[in-house]
Amino acid sequence: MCSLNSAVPKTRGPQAPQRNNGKLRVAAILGAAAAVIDEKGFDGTTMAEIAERSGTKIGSLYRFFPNKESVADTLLEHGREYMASAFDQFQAKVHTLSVDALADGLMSLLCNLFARPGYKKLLDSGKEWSEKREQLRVSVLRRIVQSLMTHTPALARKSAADIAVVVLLQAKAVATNQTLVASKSGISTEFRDMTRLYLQNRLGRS
Amino acid sequence: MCSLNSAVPKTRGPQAPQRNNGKLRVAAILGAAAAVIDEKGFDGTTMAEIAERSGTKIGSLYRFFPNKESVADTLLEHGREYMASAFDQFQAKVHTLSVDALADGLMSLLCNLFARPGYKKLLDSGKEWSEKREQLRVSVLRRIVQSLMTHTPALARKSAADIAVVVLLQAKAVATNQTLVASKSGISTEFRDMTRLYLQNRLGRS
Amino acid sequence: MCSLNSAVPKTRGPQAPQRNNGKLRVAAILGAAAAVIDEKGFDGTTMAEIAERSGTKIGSLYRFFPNKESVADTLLEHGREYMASAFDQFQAKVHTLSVDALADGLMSLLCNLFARPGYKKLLDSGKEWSEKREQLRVSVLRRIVQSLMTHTPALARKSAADIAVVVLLQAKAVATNQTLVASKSGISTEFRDMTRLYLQNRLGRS
Amino acid sequence: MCSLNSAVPKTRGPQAPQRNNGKLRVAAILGAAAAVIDEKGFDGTTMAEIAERSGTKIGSLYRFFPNKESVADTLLEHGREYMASAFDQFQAKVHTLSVDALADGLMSLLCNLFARPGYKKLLDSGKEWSEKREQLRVSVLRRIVQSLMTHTPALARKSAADIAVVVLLQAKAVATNQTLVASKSGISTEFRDMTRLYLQNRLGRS
DNA sequence: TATGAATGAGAATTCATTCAT
DNA sequence: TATGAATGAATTCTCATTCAT
Repeated sequence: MCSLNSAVPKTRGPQAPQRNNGKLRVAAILGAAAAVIDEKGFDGTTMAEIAERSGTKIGSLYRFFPNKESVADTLLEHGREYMASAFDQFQAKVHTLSVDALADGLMSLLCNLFARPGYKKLLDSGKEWSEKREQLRVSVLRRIVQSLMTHTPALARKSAADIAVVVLLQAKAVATNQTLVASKSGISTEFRDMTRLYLQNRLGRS
Repeated sequence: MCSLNSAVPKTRGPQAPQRNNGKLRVAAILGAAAAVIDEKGFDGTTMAEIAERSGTKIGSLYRFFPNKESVADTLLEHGREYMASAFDQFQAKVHTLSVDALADGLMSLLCNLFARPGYKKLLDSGKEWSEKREQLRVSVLRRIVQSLMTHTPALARKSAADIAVVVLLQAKAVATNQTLVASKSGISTEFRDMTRLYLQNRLGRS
Repeated sequence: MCSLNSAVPKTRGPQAPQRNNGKLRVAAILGAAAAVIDEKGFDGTTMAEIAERSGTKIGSLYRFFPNKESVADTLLEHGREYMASAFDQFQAKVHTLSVDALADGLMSLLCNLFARPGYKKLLDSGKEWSEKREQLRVSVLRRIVQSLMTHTPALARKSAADIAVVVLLQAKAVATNQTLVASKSGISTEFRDMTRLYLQNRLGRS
Repeated sequence: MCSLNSAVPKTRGPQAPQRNNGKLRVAAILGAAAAVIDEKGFDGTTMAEIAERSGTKIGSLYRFFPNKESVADTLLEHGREYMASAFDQFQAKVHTLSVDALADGLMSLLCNLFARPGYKKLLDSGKEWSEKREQLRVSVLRRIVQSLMTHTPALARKSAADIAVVVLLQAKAVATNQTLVASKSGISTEFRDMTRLYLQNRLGRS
């Protein structure tokens, strides 16, 4: 999903003097961090492992990220940017969609966020310290509300807010299920259908 | 699961605190552990804090639980027992329930599990090592399937399995929301309604 | 001066299971810490070296002292207690002393403080964070003032305060000289005489 | 002492900042270093902060000073040069001075040294490695002796040496006090008077 | 049996110094 | 020549677990 295992050949040595571009290095680090967090959770992730997996030395890692938390923060920030642009695109066509398509669209949008390595772990209950997490949450909810009200202008803002929370958690449930069983079995379909039923009921069959 | 010595020596030893028989002590430990895990997550929980909060000495704690993992395992095991007995009761009246009541009943049953201190953290914690967690999951799913099929015998087992997963994750979403926003707003109602719509559609209006 | 190199035989091994008495261990640690600080200053002192020199393992060191600063604080606190009792004794006979004897007595009292390993380094300009250092300073100054006014009741309090600062810094100068040249040469005598001249002039020849 | 390339290329290079000839750059670095050392002590000072505060890039800093120690050494060396020239001036008029004026003059001379940013920290820093520090000390003592003997030729060389040490430490005490209490109160006066009393006694009232 | 001191393998983070560009 | 990214050893501090008393 994100640019992990991009550059940084495993074979150590003087070969390929790393392109000075810090961007690449940072991307590699974030990719590695996301992967490790995905596997072991934030607490279970060590800076040393992030460094190793990204082919970075620990000292260099700290040149880019002043501490462990900042790695998570950056990941979250990127997630927010990702969602912002995804929603921008979605927003453009929302008014053309049926309720079902709206439901599917929102779910797929949100699932993409949770599908990014590490995000589920990061967004899950842990660590109350991160304001970035809350920022992401709020920003996403706002965008869902926007989409809902664009689609069904008659909707009360309060209702839209409630529905947004429900849809967001619903998406997390889907994403959880996806990693959990890796079985795209019928369950994703079930969730999709449930969300459809719910939105049809709440928005009316437009 | 844990090596609690149920054999309490008749001869009252000189130590006062030794008095409480193992069960009480274990209960205190588990309660403290659940509370700490709830606050800080499993990784953020230290054996020392569990000991302190439960009024146990660290040495004693290790006589009841051989290691940190076993505390979580026992907690999970207790959750399983709790759910088993809760489902036993529920099962007895399932066939008398409307679809709506079935939906509400299942949700409330499952939410009670996630509402137990520490369980949410424990259940989506990174730790893949815990087979107890999987056991709990499987056992709960089985019970949901059982309830569904008791209620609607015509339901295909495969469908029931899918629905069970959906309901379980749905309950987790509700529980997440409850801690998140302190269950204010009508969001719990939204979830309840969504689950009702879903089960009505899947089970038919019985 | 302080209880360093007390117990803790250098020869490692299972011999002599350390007397459970934490006091001994703490004393060994503080002694080692004082010695290292004396040699390398507070910043140059590592917890690892304190541990090693005191025959303590790093983990144990942190059981007694939660962080590096607390080692210094404890040292300073001990210094304060030491000075308090030394001044108590001195105070009892102050009124019987000639000005010269008062001067000599104060200098010797204060030099004993600075002569304690590590204290000069600790009290020198470094680290503004330590309130303990200020406490020690203030408490010593108060005691000097007390002695001066007991000896010469006519002395204005303001003058006494000024003199106290001078005497304290004077003592530090003597102590600095002592470590500096290890030559008890005539210099200590010079300082003693200078302090005598000064007090004679300020207190009058009593 | 430091490898400042006094040979500035005539050809103006493309880089703008390269412009300032080595001397200016070195002065900026030393000024920044002195300031940081004054605040945080030598150990607490980082090369990075020196570079930043002096507007130098870390790489350049290392072209002027091969290592951190050399920065301190150069500072000390400059202090020595400063004292040398100050004493040259003083020496010219020593024979015209009263004892009191001699005392005041020496104290003010020496206090100026300790008043230079960073010098107090540098001079009582733990670091035994610095021969420069000892050189400065010895050179200053020699100059004090010279002044004393010029003023009072009858003085025994041995006595002069002792007195010099005393005067030097005395000056440090004054300087310490100045930073300590911002030179409020009459303490500086007390010190001045004490030094006068001392020299009057030792040199005789000339 | 109960206790809490002892242990030591890490984990996060820093910084002097080097060197390729 | 100037730059700043890269390095990695060193440092502070933590905590699960053991074991002597």
